[in-house]
Amino acid sequence: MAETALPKGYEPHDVEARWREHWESEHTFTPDPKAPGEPYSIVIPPPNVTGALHMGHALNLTIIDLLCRHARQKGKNVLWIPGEDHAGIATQNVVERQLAKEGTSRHKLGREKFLERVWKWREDYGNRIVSQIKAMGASVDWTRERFTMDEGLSRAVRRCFVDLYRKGYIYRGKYIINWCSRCHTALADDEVEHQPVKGHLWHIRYDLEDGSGSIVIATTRPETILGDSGVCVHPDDERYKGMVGKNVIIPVVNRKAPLFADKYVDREFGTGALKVTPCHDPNDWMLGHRYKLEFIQCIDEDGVMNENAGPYKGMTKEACREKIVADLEAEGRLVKVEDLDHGVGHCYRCKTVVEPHVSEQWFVATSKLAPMARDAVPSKTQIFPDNWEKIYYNWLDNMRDWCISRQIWWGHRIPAWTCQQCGELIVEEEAPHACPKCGSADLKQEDDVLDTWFSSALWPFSTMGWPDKTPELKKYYPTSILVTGFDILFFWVARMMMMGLFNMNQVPFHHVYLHALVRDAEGKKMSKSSGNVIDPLVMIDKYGTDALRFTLTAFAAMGRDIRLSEDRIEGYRHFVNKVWNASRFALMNLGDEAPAPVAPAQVKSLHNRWLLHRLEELKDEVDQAIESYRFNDAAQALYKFLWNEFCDWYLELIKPDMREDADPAAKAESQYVLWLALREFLILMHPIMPFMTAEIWKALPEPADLAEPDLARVLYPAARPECRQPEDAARMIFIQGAIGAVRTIRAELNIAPSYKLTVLFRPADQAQAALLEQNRTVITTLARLGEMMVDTAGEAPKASASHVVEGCEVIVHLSGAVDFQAELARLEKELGKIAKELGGLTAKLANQNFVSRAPAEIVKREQDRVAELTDAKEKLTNLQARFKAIM
RNA sequence: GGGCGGUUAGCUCAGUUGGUAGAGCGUCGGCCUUACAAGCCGAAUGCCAGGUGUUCAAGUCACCUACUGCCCACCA
Repeated sequence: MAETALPKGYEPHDVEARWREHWESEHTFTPDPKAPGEPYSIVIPPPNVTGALHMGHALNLTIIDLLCRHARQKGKNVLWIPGEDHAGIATQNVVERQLAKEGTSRHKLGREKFLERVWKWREDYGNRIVSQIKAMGASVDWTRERFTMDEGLSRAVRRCFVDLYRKGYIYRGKYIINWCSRCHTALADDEVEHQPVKGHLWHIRYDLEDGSGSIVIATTRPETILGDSGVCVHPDDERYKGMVGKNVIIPVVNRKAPLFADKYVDREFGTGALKVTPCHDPNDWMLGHRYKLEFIQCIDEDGVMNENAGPYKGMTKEACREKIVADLEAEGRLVKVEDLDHGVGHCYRCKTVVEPHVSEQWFVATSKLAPMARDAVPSKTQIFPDNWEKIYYNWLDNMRDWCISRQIWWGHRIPAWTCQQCGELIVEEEAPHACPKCGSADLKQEDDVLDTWFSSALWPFSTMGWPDKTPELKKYYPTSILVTGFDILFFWVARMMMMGLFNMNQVPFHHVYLHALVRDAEGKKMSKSSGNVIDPLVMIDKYGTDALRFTLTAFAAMGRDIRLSEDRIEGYRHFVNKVWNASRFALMNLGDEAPAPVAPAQVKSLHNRWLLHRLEELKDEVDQAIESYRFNDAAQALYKFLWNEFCDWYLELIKPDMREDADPAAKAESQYVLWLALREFLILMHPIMPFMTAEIWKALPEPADLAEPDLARVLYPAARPECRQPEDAARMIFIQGAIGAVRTIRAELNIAPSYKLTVLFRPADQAQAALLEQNRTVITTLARLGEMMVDTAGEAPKASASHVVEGCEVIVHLSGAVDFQAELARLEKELGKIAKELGGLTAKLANQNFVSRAPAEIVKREQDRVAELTDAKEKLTNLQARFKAIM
């Protein structure tokens, strides 16, 4: 397979394109539900058709993809369903804007023509998001791609609606809802964003009907006075005790209305007297019903004052406010104007101020569905990180019924018809031909469509073919895990829970992983308006997908927001490059065929035994990190292994073995371990960096019985417990320490790297002596020694620099050219460090409580450390004295 | 008003059962050592926001304070 060596530089674009095409044409990620293997399934959080890929998607796709690829490696039967959301209001708005540019509008086009335009839009732009998902390397099954408005899903929506309706979970009624006068539709409570607005609090005097006085109310919205039908005070408010039960005269309109008392009123706020406008405030709506007040609507659907506004009719609500305040002032009723910062609801799609508005709408009685969704957590569905549980509960416990009708055209039209003859309401999955009550064929379908989240709520099972009984549902439902941003916990996750339980009688997923929001370097939310967006596609273009994916994974610590900046991606691109170059080096030193295996027990050299040991640890570490959703730990473990161990040490350590004149047995052994380590590293790295690892894999020689050219199909490497040799790891640390000691001396005394040093090692014991002898070549090479002596009784020359490593004295011979003062300073510094640590430890061990209460192994460890430090101190002091003698 | 999080090296952040701290970028010194200068070798830098408590031992657990984000909520 290794017919071509890897090119010198990694070219992400070509490599990525090739693998993407390969995986798609080979249907690598299309699973068979009838195949064995424990099911592992995930549905994509469907991006809006109108949208473009942003960093949030990139993070989401990276995490899901790494989970899926990892699950495949563990032999699971993995299904990841892709798709897009029709995003009702958002999409309709975009298309309407386009129409406006063309000088037309949806009303001019009519419903049918308008919908054609939206579908055309979906055709043009739905592909864009799809190609962007592909660019991320997402291992989704494109043969099962779904769209929330496709025929199958529309059928699921109708079925669910009818079921809910027949069981009494859906009702229609006149209620006060949130109304966006720009989008011209109702909004659900959570589609309203509250933003602080600098407003005013107007204090206005209302006269009592009997002429006995007046009461001053405070309001932020004087224009709604026209719809007032009462004034309310707190029952215990002494100021108004005598007035309760009388009538007031509403100014401007001169209407009589009751003054009543209810505990709802906050005595501290304003004047403690509240004007009640049942049609234009949700709380007043509630009071209006409780006290059977008049319901007077004075603002229409466009935000314009209507006939109930008398002289103000035809004004916008803003204009009306100004006029009415002026009029009240002229009448002397305006007592005071205060500045007031308060939260005002805005449409989450177009940012228009949302108006409470009374109209006929459809609702889901979520209050009846919420308890089961609540009870399923955490027993059936577990949320990660679990602090979101509380927030989930809190939301479900306080949820009001869900307004699901929208007065727009793009969406699932509500499957309800009204008989124009007898008024009968018919709710059916398919269009009825005649009224079941009177037989008339004159039926009119509901104009409204359903809230986008209604279809999204069915996504985990509608994508699998529900309401049909499909093999997919049987195998893959409930899904294994839902991965999404916490910002849609309520919008989406909670509703899927309710709908999954209602329709399937089972939770939609076993786990929910809520990942962070990606913010900019300053911690601000990325948005087009702030101009701080880092476009993942631009990053992919500049640094490659693998670099972006690795960066996102490395920053995906649970429960924290990610602050992303470009130089971090650039930084990790260096790592991608490092992997590439290390692989090139390995391939250069491997033949065209896979090296012959060497049994673990037969592996002789320390560096090979050490690396095999570390490889075992790494396999465990990465596996456990991914399974417990600690993605950053997985990335970090791989990073450190590859760079700080494999590259910085191992590749250097085997260089002597790879020389022409090296011992053939040693060379064969190192080639095998090198091959094995790279091979398994690539597998472990693949879920995070799919493209590059696949490319290197293809070039890696494989024995015939293992040959699998596509890394995406390779299983996770099995453990080799016999390779776990902690003693070898300890030995390696000693060798590294010995080499490091020489390097430090060289650097700090400013000795040229090319100068071959003469070094005497005075080992602490026989074992160390043997270890040093066995690794003579390695030490000589890496420390760049001319002569290396190992002698317990060796005589240190006076002109020498020294260091102690685990009791072994490292004595570097110095020639006359070096800076003796520098060595003296170095020794002083070293002894200072030792003294400081020793001081702390001695005090600790002198503490009886510590010695008696701490676990024996901890005490032992500290005692050993003291012994080692004392020894090092003594040796260094002696060497220092010797050294001083020549100065 | 309620809830959740953050405060660790110059900057941005890691740190799962409590045992005196790590990475990336940046800084300083030295290297073109035949995989990689997007690199190599070495170095510096932290009373882990402040306080109290639990403990032999606290960045890690509990409580309090300060600052700082975010979410929810019907104060007009």
